[in-house]
Amino acid sequence: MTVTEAVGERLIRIGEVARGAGVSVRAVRYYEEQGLLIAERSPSGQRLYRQDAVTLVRFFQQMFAAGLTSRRITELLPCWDFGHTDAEQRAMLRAERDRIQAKVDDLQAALDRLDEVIAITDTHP
Amino acid sequence: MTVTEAVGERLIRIGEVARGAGVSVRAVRYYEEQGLLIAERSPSGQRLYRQDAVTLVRFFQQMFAAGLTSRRITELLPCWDFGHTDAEQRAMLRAERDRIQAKVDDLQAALDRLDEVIAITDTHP
DNA sequence: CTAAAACCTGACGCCAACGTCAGAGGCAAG
DNA sequence: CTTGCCTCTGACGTTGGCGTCAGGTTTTAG
Repeated sequence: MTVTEAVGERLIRIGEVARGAGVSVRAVRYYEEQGLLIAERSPSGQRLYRQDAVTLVRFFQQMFAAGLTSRRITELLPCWDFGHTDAEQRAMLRAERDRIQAKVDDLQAALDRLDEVIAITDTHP
Repeated sequence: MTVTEAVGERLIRIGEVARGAGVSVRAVRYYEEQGLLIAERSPSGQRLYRQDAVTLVRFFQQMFAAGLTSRRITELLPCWDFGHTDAEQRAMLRAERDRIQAKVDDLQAALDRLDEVIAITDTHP
């Protein structure tokens, strides 16, 4: 139940994917351009997606927000689609994890500094 | 003791500021371009900074890492240099604070998802 | 005095994730 | 049939924080 899904599944078009995930149609096309989300095509050439494409796009958004590039995501996709992971991929996963953790710490520090200033400016009106 | 500092303070040049803060010379010039860090000039035209410029540049870096633009930082600089803050500035401070907090939450969520995958790929070698 | 190192002012280059526009076809409803 | 919305390809534009190169002046070390 990964790529070869049950037959006769209801397929949706790009607009529905975009609205469902809260992104633009252009963004979804871009993901295909980058090899993140490959779609079937209707006889007339329109893209057709399985419903879980919406979930996948939301996931991409989350990873983008975490600072991963589309290239990195494609390199790590096998870790999701299949359980397959080699040593290199595990190393990349850890590296990204550590990078994000460091970023969280940086943001927290910045947050604390802003809170200091807010406290001061609130008591000194 | 904010802008008008004690006379006879030792002034430093741009390279020392850059090395001290761990950024490039180009970056420091860019900050001036954006109105973040105004320097005095020697008779020959070289930029001269007070030592605390190093601290200031580090602060800029921290704010950049938190996602603030140079424009935003210039708008908020009065909150540091002087204690002066009007209602608009306080609102901006809170808005940035909330944005950063939301970003921290997003990153934490992404981190959790990555940790899930790491746990799975580690138990399924 | 001289050569290296540091500084100066432009000004173009870069990257990633799209936005946006142009021009053309496809699809359900009335 | 045609109106109106959705979709297609292709291609250029945007944004921010610098990198980098060119060509020239200045400061410093020996």
